[in-house]
Amino acid sequence: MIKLATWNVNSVKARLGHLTRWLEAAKPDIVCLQELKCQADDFPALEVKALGYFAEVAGQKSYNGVAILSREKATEVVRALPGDKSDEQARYIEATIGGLRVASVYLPNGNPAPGEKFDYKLAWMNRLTSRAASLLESERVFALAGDFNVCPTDEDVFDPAAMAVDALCRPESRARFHALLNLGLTDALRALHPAGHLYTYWDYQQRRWQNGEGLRIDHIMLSPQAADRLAACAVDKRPRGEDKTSDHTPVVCELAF
DNA sequence: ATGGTAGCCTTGCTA
Repeated sequence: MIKLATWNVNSVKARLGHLTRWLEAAKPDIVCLQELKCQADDFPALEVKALGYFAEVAGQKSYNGVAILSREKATEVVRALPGDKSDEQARYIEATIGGLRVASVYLPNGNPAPGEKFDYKLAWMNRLTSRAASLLESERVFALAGDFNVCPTDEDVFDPAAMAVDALCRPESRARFHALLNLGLTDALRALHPAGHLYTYWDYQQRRWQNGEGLRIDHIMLSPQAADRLAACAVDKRPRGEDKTSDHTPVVCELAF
């Protein structure tokens, strides 16, 4: 069984204690991290190595930054999303661990919409869809896991009316998320929990966590052959309840390999 | 009432 997780940690340096505690408790095999907010050289590689994890990092000063932690060493590492060589934001890393191709993705937020940032988000999503299509063509078994900054449906939003014009919920964003589903990818959490509110993010402001007012924006998207192996998937809410924690919490799935 | 929180290491930007 492979335990695969994704977590937007909102600064890996500020959250090193949260991360190491969670790794020790949850014991995942592969972890996709987002919003490291540091350069690759500043990633706490020794600390995660001490817990038995290799780390592959695409870093950036202050903003963005993604990584893949794995018990088995990753190979064939790609540190950028294909399709725009002028894109310097560290939002994508892809690698092979065992027989599984894994990508840690940090999609642009896209607010305010409309505007340049929204245009960048939509273009980035088009590139992600192209990449997923290429991986499918190559018949790779793969997972795209990360902060997609998209609430796929109103069920994934505590206040759909208030969020309707937000870049996370706008129809252009949702259409591109659904394009991934139309390619044949499976939203792992919804595959096993089709109905009901499930959240992975609660804003720091306005007591959203305490009030249970969140969004589901962190997803694990599986290729058909990976989805055939899907045995379990859940949101691990415990880390969100800790002091000085990330505004996101991990999503974890188990694949029967 | 255009706030409120958090992390960056700028004195504002991003989320």
